[in-house]
Amino acid sequence: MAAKASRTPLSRERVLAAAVALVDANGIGALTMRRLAADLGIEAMSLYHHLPAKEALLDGVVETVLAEIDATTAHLPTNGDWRERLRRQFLAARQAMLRHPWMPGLLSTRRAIPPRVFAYYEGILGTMIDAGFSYRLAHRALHAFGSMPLGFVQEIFSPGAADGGPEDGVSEAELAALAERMPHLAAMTAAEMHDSADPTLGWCDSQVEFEFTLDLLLDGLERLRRTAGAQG
Amino acid sequence: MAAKASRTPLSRERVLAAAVALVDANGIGALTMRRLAADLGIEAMSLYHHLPAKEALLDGVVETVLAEIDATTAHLPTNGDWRERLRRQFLAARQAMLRHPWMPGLLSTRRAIPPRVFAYYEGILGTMIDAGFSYRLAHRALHAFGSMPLGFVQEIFSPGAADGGPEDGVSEAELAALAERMPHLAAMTAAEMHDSADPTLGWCDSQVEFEFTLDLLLDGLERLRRTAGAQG
DNA sequence: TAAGTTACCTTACGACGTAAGGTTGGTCGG
DNA sequence: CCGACCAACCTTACGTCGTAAGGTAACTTA
Repeated sequence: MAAKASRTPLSRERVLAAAVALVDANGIGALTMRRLAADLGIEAMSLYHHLPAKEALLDGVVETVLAEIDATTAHLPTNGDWRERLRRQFLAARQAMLRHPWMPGLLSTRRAIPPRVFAYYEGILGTMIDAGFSYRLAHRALHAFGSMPLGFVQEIFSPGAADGGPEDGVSEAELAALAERMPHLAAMTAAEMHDSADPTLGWCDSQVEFEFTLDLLLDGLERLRRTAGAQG
Repeated sequence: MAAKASRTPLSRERVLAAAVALVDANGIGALTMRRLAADLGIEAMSLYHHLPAKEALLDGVVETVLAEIDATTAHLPTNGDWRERLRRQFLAARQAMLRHPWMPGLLSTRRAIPPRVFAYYEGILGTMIDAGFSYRLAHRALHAFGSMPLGFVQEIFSPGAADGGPEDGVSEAELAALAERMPHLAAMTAAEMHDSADPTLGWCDSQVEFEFTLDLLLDGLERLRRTAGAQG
């Protein structure tokens, strides 16, 4: 955005912070070495004194956002049973993740699991083990949570993760034709749309859906935990 | 791969099939206009007589794989309650998706929902409505399923979706050091690794995890369906 | 047979990541 | 004080990408 006139040299951290800001403002497609360098008031090749390659830049961006999530979730209250604790943690992570909607897509392009993720999941696992989970059930639970611990879900029906935001939808006429061949979808949209005047498919309240799915998983796991504990 | 000596002109379908084959064989990063053209025995610019742009090519690749899933799930038996039916369908979709592990990542870069996805979800929605779901609960269920109807889950801990496959992991020494700071993860891996001699993090049986998560969701939704039906 | 259309090709442009090597200005041992 | 060193930044250039512009050759049709 704005060239810096600073005299103190850059650092890896300053570069990564600028990269996050750039992606937040203009999407992941805008993160090029030249553009990032321009934002920092230097030339593209100078970035290579702070980072070995673009892949390392992307790794660093992921790491930066993960640190933000860590900071958000590290100091939450610890009262309540395991469900309340994890629920609080996942919802807090979601608040951080909402500031960086491009993060899920970027994370899924990383070829190695960022070390910080291990530490993060260690904490979640500890919460479940302390609550009496077997390692097996806790393992299954981690898979079932998917990416929810980091605050997002794979959403087929709201591709905000794609660069540049969603395309302008189909026309009114096409939509009517579609609805005719898909009566259930049409009826569902009609029934659920009442609290939003927006006729596009942006009518879903992601927060409500996220919490519903999370509770569905937590309650199901709690049931399994109890039955396993009773018979084991 | 092999240049064609065919005399009949290409078609959009042949181009898309070649693109899918190319990505299956060499990863999404290998799908460039020049490379695809070479595989087809033509020049890059000639592709533009069949497709308007690379984005359209990617859309077409997604559409092709979705059609494959449709074909796989269209003729399944329809006996059983809604849970058995959806379970059968999602697992069949998964079999198709396993042949194209790059598909989730590609799908998440599409800016518009492919029309075929609407039709696919119409069928799932119909199954639930016929089983007595309210539109509201069915709507929540669709969100809870996430991408499971298409046969995949967002897996933080197995980034096979990234191009080029997973990186060679940390060293033995680093892993030991990590384990010391993460006793629960270490214990879980030790407890769960017994049925696989592979000491890397590839020890999770994705099929088992997928089915576990799916049943967790289906059973939870069935309970909600019943209580809603009883009180409503 | 002439005109048009279809399917393919050639050339070229600007953006990308980055290899190779140059230019500063400050630090520090002698 | 000075010359070696080095960190931080710059210049130039290469190969690859998607694709705009326009050419050519073969087949179709009036």
